[in-house]
Amino acid sequence: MTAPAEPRICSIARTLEVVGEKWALLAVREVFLGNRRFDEMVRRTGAPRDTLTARLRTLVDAGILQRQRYSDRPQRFEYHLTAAGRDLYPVILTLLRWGDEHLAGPEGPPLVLEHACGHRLLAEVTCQACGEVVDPAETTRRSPTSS
Amino acid sequence: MTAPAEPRICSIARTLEVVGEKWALLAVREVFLGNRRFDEMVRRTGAPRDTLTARLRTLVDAGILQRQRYSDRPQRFEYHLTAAGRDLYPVILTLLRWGDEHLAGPEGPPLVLEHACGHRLLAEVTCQACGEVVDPAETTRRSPTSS
DNA sequence: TACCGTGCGTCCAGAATCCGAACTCACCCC
DNA sequence: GGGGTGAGTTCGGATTCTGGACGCACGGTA
Repeated sequence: MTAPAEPRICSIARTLEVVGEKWALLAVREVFLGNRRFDEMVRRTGAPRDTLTARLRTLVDAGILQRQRYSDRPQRFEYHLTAAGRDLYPVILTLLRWGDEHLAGPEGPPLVLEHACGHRLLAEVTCQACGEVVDPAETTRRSPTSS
Repeated sequence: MTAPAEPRICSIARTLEVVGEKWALLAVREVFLGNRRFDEMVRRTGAPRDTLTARLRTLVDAGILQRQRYSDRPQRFEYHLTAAGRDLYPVILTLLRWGDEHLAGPEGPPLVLEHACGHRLLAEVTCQACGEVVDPAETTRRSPTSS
């Protein structure tokens, strides 16, 4: 008999369900960069208009973006980040950082972020409790209160 | 005349090209959790065997995983993280954290990580230069040395 | 009034992917 | 020989993605 499938119940999986479709995070990136209108997003992400329409809908439904009317006639909408959407910033940042480190061409990373401190933004994940940089080797998992 | 498409050259986009396909990050998650064999991954991710085969190949080609033989006859392989793969830990962590915060049911987050410091791991992105927690409102972008 | 441009989509048909179930192949153990 | 396991491959059908063309409501301008 073959072992039964036991897909993990997992926040990573759940998050990817919402945000893991192609173009979804690029749409969010554009909003972070201040491009809130449909055509601009199409232009700067390269996504097919159709697909972007679908993605934006998913993101709005998931409570990551908010559709705001900025013109009545004709009806025109902008996409704004909700609080949940803003919380995706660390995800975007860590993706950016990984790409900068592992996929940058010889001309260096294409999009450079500056932190308010004046330096180039170098993002790292730290443990909120002790403040130390997180090393996978130093984490263990615990079963949740298995109710 | 319609404005020309100008997809951003962007590390986020590049990273997603490699790691943004469905199941890719879940496969990486499994390796982080210590499940290095094909059948285990199929079981715990829920991905179709077919798709997982393709994903693993992509990840190996991208230098994120490494295929190591652990038995000669029959030939059997395990997937291990490379240095680049280990660098994906922050991405996984921030996804996990977002899901914990925004998609957890009433029974709390399903998979709890503990940091070596003894506390529940609470990952946050900080600026490496000044040590402060990164707030999107406090970052600006600079064009790279436009060579 | 007629025409042009723009913003924001929708429609369509074909291509690419994904899916689950069944199959293969090479072993090992009894 | 019979059963079990690990690691895929094969298959046809279901979804999803894609790009290009089209629709519609305007606003400007002539």
